[in-house]
Formats: sequence, structure tokens, C-alpha cells
Amino acid sequence: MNNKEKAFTSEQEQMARFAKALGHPVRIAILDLLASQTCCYHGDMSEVIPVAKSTLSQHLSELKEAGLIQGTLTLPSIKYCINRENWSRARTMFAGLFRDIEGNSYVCR
Amino acid sequence: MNNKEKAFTSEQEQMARFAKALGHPVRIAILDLLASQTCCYHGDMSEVIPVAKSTLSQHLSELKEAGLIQGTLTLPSIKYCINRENWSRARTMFAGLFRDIEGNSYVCR
DNA sequence: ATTAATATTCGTAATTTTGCGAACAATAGA
DNA sequence: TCTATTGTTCGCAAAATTACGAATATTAAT
Repeated sequence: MNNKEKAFTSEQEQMARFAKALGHPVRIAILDLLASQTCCYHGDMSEVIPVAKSTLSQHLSELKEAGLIQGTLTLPSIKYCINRENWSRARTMFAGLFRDIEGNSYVCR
Repeated sequence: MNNKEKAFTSEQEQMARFAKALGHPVRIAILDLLASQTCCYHGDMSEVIPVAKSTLSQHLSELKEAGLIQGTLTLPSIKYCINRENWSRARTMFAGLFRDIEGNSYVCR
């Protein structure tokens, strides 16, 4: 309990950031929409996702902040898309953890 | 903005729950340890992870709550392990989202 | 029965998240 | 220029998260 000098790796920090962004049903729903459609407009989403527009906006900006999506102004609306580069990073990181976990053959008893 | 009657699917809720549990550096660090070792004792973890023991305990119980790990009393300590069944569920769910996202060939512009 | 070792729970405080409606931009079209 | 459409930001409140040390429980060993 003494060598607390080293905090977390940036890998761990980044992974937690991605996971946290995915940690809310509204945000999962947003991503499901973006996965099933070519793109999504705020308006379309607010038809489907049961929260106030301002709340939706907040969740969208959290996903943007985490780098998982991006928005393009397409007047009179805004078009949201997956940020493929960061999404790929996230997939790689999650896959790594899952691989390490499941590759560990120890069985708990 | 009218058909707000249907909330989220249980799939979405569950996925968010898993992701939320992964959404903190301490908890990622715990899982990294569990992935690299056959098992882990609270004491061992508190040597490595820079938080108070009580805080560590809290994070452990959140991972337990989410079903991602389990603890077995192995006196005089407690041995923590991955919950393989739920971990496998999580992997499947994440893989599904990643597949859907990356399988979508639309490129944002 | 005491003591030592281990981990959780309690009490508390600070911070962050979540959610809503109202107010505020920004732009296209009449 | 006025109006309608679309999203974001603001202001606020409620709830959840994070963190710590102190107190508590549990069991092994003496």
C-alpha cells in the first residue's frame, strides 16, 4: 500500500473514457441508430429516443467529446456520424481486454 | 417528438450497464490485473492500485454488481475472479455493436 | 480470550451526471 | 425584414459517483 506513485496508464484512462461514454442507455440507443442508418439527424433521433431535445443534445455532445461521433452541419439540420477512426481505436482496445480476459485459462473455484 | 412511450430495449440497458461498469480507470486496472493473473486478492490489488482500500472495495463491488467479477472467500483474504459467463455475454454484446457500426459502409462527409 | 490480519460498511463531503424547460442562436424562406 | 425550423446553451434541481478515514466484522493464530 505504499507505491502509489504511479497512476493509470493512458491506455487505461482512454479505455475508461470510451466505456464511460457508452455507459448510458440513451447513448447506446444513439449509436444503435447510427449503426443502422447511414447517418442521423438530431430531429430524427428525438422522434425515437424518449428524452427532451436538450437532454439528447447533451448526450450527443458527450459522445462527441469522447470522440466516438462527429457532427456535420447540413442545414437546416445537423448530421451525426460515427467517427470511424476513434471507433476503430475503441474496438481494438475492447477486443484487447476481452482477449486477455478470455485467454486467461484460470477457472475460479 | 411524440412517441416516447417505448423506452430502451433490455439489450440496450444491459449493454449500458456493462459499459458503465468499465467506465472508470480503477475498474479497468482491476480487470487488467485479473486478466494478467490467475486471480487476485484485495490486498494484492491495493498494493498496485493507488486508492484507499475502502475505495477499492467500492469499485470491486460495482464490478460484482454488474456481474463482471465474483469474489470467493479464501481466508484470510478474498479471491476475486472474472465471472466468465457474464464476461462472455458482454463480449458478445460489444462485438455486436462494433460489428454493426463498422459494417455500415456509409462514409461521413 | 486476545490479538493480528483482512476486507467491508459507515459517515461525510465534494464532484459529476442527468434531466427538463426556457431562452437563445443561426439560417432559410416568404 | 419577419417568421418558422432546428439545435444548442443556460439555469436549475435531483440523483449518483467518487473518495477518504474511522469504525466494524470475521476469522486465524497465539
